[in-house]
Amino acid sequence: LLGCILIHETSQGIASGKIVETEAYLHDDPASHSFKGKTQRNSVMFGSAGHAYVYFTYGMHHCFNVVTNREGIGEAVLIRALEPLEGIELMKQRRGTADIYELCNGPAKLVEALGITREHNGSSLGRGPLRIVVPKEKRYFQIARTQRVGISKGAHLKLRFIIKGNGFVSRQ
DNA sequence: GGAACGATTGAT
DNA sequence: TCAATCGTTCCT
Repeated sequence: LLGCILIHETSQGIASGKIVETEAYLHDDPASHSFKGKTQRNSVMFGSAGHAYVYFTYGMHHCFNVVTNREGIGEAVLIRALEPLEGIELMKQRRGTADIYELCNGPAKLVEALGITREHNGSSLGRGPLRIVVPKEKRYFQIARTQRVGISKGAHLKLRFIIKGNGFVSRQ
């Protein structure tokens, strides 16, 4: 997913960005919402790959994931940061800041910047207003791997991936 | 039915 | 370092 473009088209306009930071949540991973089995909240994680898993957290934020394994296996990748491309002004408006580095440098921030809501939970990302485009050009960037952010269980696993040297990641 | 917690953010 | 804020999960 790193280097792919996440796009959301609404009546307000188009907003998009390049994915520069991700975290993997595996089926046998104690930090994953799917670890203890299927529930109403995480059911989308157990669906087929290429769909959006959007969840509400901390009483005020939403996070966006891409379901990544086949039906029946609950796995997803959390999108943690984007490098803003189209719709910068719209994103500034939605985020309430003029600092482009503060638009999409965090999982709940990019959700707000792109106008993603819980209504998108379960929607397909191949086509439609919310979609991911895979660039055809060769990828030249290097990928760095670190521990994940903000978790206690499974904290030692290095399942956070960032585009090396990119200035739009959520933290150094 | 009730309590504790959380894949965060922004202010102090 | 800490408050905001509420749905989900887990316990009784």
